[in-house]
Amino acid sequence: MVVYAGQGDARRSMGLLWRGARTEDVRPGPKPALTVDIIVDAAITVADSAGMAGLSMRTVGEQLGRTGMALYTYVPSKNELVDLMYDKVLIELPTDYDLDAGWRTAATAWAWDHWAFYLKHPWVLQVSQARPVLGPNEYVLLETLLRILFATGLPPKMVKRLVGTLTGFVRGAVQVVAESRQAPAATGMSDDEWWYTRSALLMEVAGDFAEQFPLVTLLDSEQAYQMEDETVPYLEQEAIETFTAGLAVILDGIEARTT
Amino acid sequence: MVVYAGQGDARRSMGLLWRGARTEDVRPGPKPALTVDIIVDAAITVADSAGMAGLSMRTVGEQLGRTGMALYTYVPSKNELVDLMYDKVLIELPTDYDLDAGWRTAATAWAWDHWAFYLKHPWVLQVSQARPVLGPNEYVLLETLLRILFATGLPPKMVKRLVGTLTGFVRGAVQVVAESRQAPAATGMSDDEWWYTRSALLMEVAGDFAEQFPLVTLLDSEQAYQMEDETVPYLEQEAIETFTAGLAVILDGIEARTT
DNA sequence: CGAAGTTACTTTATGCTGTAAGGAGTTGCA
DNA sequence: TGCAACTCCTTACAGCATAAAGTAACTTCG
Repeated sequence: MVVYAGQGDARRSMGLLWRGARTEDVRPGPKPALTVDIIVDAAITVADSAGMAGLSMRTVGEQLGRTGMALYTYVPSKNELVDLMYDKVLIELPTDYDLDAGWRTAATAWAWDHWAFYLKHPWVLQVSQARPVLGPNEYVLLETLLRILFATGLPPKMVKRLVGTLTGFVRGAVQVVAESRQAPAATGMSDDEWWYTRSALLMEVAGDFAEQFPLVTLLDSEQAYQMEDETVPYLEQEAIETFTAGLAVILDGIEARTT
Repeated sequence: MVVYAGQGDARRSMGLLWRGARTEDVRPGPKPALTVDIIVDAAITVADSAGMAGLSMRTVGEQLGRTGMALYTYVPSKNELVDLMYDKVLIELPTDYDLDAGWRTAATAWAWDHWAFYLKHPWVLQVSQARPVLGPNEYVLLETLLRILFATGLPPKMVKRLVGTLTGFVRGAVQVVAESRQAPAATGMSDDEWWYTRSALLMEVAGDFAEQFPLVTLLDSEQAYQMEDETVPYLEQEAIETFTAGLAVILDGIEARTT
């Protein structure tokens, strides 16, 4: 299920995202042993290892030796927590791309950095993009990409559209790999194993496959399961090639507009 | 949460997907009042109106005047049901693209048909793409796109990679709109309203926004909330423009490789 | 015809989920 | 010394997928 940005009190939610120096005013009651940051870090740890499916208020609480309910003292809901996780984890992405070698080199590096980032934190792909969290780091990221794209010399309107195209492309491409890595844990079967089993069954169940789908058959016979690097699953090799080629095609398209 | 392909008995699952003529052998016990097809149709109806979040065994069962458990007589698990829904709904996509006007015209039509399809059935975007369902209609779809792309004259290897690029791009681009349409129902606030509220809060909370993010500010001031068509939300207008421009860029990139 | 076996569907139960409600214990200030 | 505010806990509820067992309908076998 897709997680939406918090609908609670917008002011509180924005305050949490852009929270500055800790308000150190003395207050009654026991000293809080946790902080929002500690909770967000714990939640990211949980999501990194157990995926979005394994992220629950209880699991995060237990990670910190608390109950799930304890978190509600610091964070209004799970949605807000996810927003905070999302914005916080974005810090890991680089922001200083050298434009001396040209915008294309920078854009390529940018794309691969995002690829690696999403594979490290696959759950990020499941945070809704429709309603940007509007956190500080998301804007840092956007500013970074804009700097690269403005270097093309294209008009702002075009740049704006390319932002969506590029981020959408990267997310779409990496999603295939991210999900294929999460899936085995859920099914107890490696991705390649799964493919092999299903393919065999397919031929058994759909007898006239080759006649019904000649082009698919042609493509499969072209390079059927030639493992170039046995340490990387076949599906991932393909995804990497698709990503590389797709990126080149898009950048070619952009380049054609700059001249 | 992303829904994975069923891990249960692979043979049964493939049998369901490629199920041919009904096995009309007489069997003991009460006559089944439902069929797999009826259940899948009901599930699609539920998902179309209530989204993937509203799709539960109970809701589908109730749609048919049964309990949720009744479905388990026909379908081994919810995962398998989703697989069946996915493959069945794909029938709606066109398959006969005229190539007389060139592959580019066909590819553009293909992309927009997919755009419309995903907006009609947004839940499809939440079915995992890592492990193709391997149902018959998915192959019909693939064959259709291959027919268009082979018309470019590019080598099979390249065609294979473009498939991923194009489908990934369409999914990524439409996802923004799909989620923005689902979200208001969840938050009781229109998307544009939401944006307006958050933007105002942003300026309040991050005082030096303009200095910190000059390029973002430049882009926003360029065409800030000029509603060209008031019936279509601003975010969607932008998404459509992004989709159009991105598609053109990709097709340009492909075209450059054909000459 | 009656018993046995098979099947459709229901009810009940288990262990998850987010989070509302209320209570216990701690602390600062009047 | 009270009181209010605060953290954190326990309990509770509705909803989720689905396992297990029960009921009723139907076919087949003796």
